[in-house]
Amino acid sequence: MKLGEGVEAAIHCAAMLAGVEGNSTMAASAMAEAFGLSPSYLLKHLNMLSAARILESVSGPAGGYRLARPAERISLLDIVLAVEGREPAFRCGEIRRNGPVTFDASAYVKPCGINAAMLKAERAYRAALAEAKLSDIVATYAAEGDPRSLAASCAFVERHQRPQKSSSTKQA
Amino acid sequence: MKLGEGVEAAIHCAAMLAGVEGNSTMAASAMAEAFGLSPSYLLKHLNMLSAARILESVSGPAGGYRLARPAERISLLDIVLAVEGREPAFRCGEIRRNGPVTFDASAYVKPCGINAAMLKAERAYRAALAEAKLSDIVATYAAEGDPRSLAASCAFVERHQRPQKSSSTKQA
DNA sequence: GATTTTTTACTCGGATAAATAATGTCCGAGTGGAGTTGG
DNA sequence: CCAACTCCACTCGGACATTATTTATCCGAGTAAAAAATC
Repeated sequence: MKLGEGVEAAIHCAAMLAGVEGNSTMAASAMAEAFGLSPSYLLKHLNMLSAARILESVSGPAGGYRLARPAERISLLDIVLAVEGREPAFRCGEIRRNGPVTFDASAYVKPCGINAAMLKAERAYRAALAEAKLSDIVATYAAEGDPRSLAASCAFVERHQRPQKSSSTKQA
Repeated sequence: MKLGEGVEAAIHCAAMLAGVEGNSTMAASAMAEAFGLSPSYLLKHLNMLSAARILESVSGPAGGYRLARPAERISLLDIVLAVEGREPAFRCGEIRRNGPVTFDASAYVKPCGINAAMLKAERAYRAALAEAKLSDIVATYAAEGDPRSLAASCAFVERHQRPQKSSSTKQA
């Protein structure tokens, strides 16, 4: 019952990427600097987010990462599952069958009650995470966060985001 | 996001101990045999349950483990926390402070919104586990489990439980 | 001066070590019962 | 025959290796921009 350290980094980075405008991108090195993380290691987690279609990556000198869809459609569950894996935390090893006396498979057609209870709790966990959208995180931070920290974050994003020329950058 | 393998063993053993009568005990070696587990390793988890006041241990030739309180008052949450530790799965490292620009502590009096969202989800998880009592697990197994497996389990408990003489064994 | 080509610097991506936690095993302290011996 | 003592086998408890997972790092493939050469 312990989440990897990369989950926190992934969510913070996703929240920061929610602040970039249009289809601009932000380099992983910039985000690593913003949170005092190892650039090489952060790449690994960001790569997992790309593989899960949560982020998009752009190579090249002006490349970086950007959200693959609006922040309203990204939940914390998406990020957690992408980083930690989609399989449930409780894995039923069916140890009830490992006893000295063994029955045929017909005795175990009913699922293990313990497994059912654990999975039910985990569904509640995931449902709560699915409700928490990335846009809510950002909005709460903008509303209740410290003004100084907020201004610094916005300035940081403004300074490090790199516009892309491929699509329309919507700048007048 | 992965629970240790010992959680499953701990819950199964607790459910089996719920079937012993009065203040009788059952040796760890018997439970290890019942589930095909390593006896030495199972001891470790059972010891954690004793330390958490969920089980009671009796030393000596006729010793073993028994529930420290009725199964109605033991929840799956108690067992999971005893085995996996009480600290939350998501540990906020406060990486928001590790950026290049640092403010004084007054900028971080508000808790991290990401941490709050993760802890909220975990509270839902724990609430669901707290609702699941050990007696419910046993009752469901008795009602819906396979009759053969149920009979074998009861016979196993009847064969391996060891009455204690210290208190009244309530046998006429 | 404009265009094409080449170079270059910067990005992500995956393969590779070190550190940490989980897993599995072993031996020792303690205890109640059985066997033995003396009364 | 009964009681006390001794011995012993069985229990849990914690300390010690082994394996798996997580964490951290490095180097290579690819790419778009910039610089240089040519028309």
